[in-house]
Amino acid sequence: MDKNLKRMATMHRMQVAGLELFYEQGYYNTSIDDILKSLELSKGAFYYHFQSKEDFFISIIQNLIVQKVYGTLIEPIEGKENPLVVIEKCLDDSLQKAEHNQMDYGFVLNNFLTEFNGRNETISRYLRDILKVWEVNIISLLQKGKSDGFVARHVHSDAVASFLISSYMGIRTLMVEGNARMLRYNYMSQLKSYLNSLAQKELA
Amino acid sequence: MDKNLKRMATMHRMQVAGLELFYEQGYYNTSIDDILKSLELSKGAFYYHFQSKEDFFISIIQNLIVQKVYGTLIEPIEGKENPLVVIEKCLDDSLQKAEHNQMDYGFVLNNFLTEFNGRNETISRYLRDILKVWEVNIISLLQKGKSDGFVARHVHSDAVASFLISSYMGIRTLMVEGNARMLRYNYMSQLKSYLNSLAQKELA
DNA sequence: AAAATTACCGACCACTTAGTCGGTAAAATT
DNA sequence: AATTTTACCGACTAAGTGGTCGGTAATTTT
Repeated sequence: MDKNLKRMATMHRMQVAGLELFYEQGYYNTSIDDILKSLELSKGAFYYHFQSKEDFFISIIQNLIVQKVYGTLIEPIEGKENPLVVIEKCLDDSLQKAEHNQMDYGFVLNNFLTEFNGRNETISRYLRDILKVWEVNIISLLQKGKSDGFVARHVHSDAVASFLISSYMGIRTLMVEGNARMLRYNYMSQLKSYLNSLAQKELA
Repeated sequence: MDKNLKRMATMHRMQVAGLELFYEQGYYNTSIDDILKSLELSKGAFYYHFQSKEDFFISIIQNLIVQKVYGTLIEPIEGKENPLVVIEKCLDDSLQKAEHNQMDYGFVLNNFLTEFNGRNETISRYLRDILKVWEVNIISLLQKGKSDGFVARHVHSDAVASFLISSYMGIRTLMVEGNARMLRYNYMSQLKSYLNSLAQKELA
């Protein structure tokens, strides 16, 4: 436990620097030397802690990306409140964070999913699994929303989840090419009206 | 004109093979030698026709990608009919084509936009321009749809266009990871209900 | 027929890549 | 104090990478 502290610290430093550069420049376009240079560490240190570049990236997924997605998109929507309201707020918060982040290269998961698709099945699977957890979470939230009288009974939760995830991934891609503020505003206006159409209408 | 025929033919062969490999493996992950190998041509031939790898890719954008996007997403929605109906059919057709294409690596424009974002501003600009044309086209179509009584007056065309493009790019990314049929079905069901909410309701 | 141009070949160059490996100083264990 | 383990160094390798360049056969132009 204790003796692993230095090991863990160094590995973590590498992972953080690695994610930053991979996110910024892409995985295939970033060399291990690039990462090492930014840390003033050597090849030896890298291959002492990780078996390969792929192994390294997988550890980044498991240690950093999973947490990031959980913290931003999954945990914030858990709860007993009106799922439509909670989802709307969660997505808006996330877009707002992206908007004010000058180093925004898009939705991490979306970027890597695109980069590895058809090129590295192992990594793709890890990424897809995270997306799947998000999806399942939204679906069960919507289902509970029906029981609680927030969501209309006729709503097809699976389809709504796919639609929400799609639109979010897409708008995050669009936002990186400037005009993020306007895009977020526009997106949220449409999302709001879409979500509203899913609501259980109160009987007068 | 005539003497350029062979030149044009060879260049076109290279561009077609290049797009296929770049689309499949990514730009940075595909070497010029990869492309040449598949054509049984040499380095000499390549650099006789193109100045650099970047110049080559730009020519691919201008000669192939532009046409592809135009043919699939822009031309099919031009006309005088109900824009909401036309857009729905166009996107469905496009998804259907993707669904039945076993070599589908996602929406070309989206993939390259993601790959080049923050890494090559020149190429990014070319890609963004194509997206912009698509967007402008949707917007003007919706505006005309208002005059023609198909689209409700209160609809914010800009926002709708962004929302449509976002959701389409997103669903295309999701579709490459299997289950394309179900995803298309789900997506279209939600898109339909969203588009329906934009329609000018007939007065009874 | 001679000269020039076109379209291509492939060896070569400087550089980068992921990954290997023998070494080593410091710390932990015995 | 002796031994072993930990965490790291950095030179090295083999396989690419984008790009250059001298050459050449076939075609066109003169």
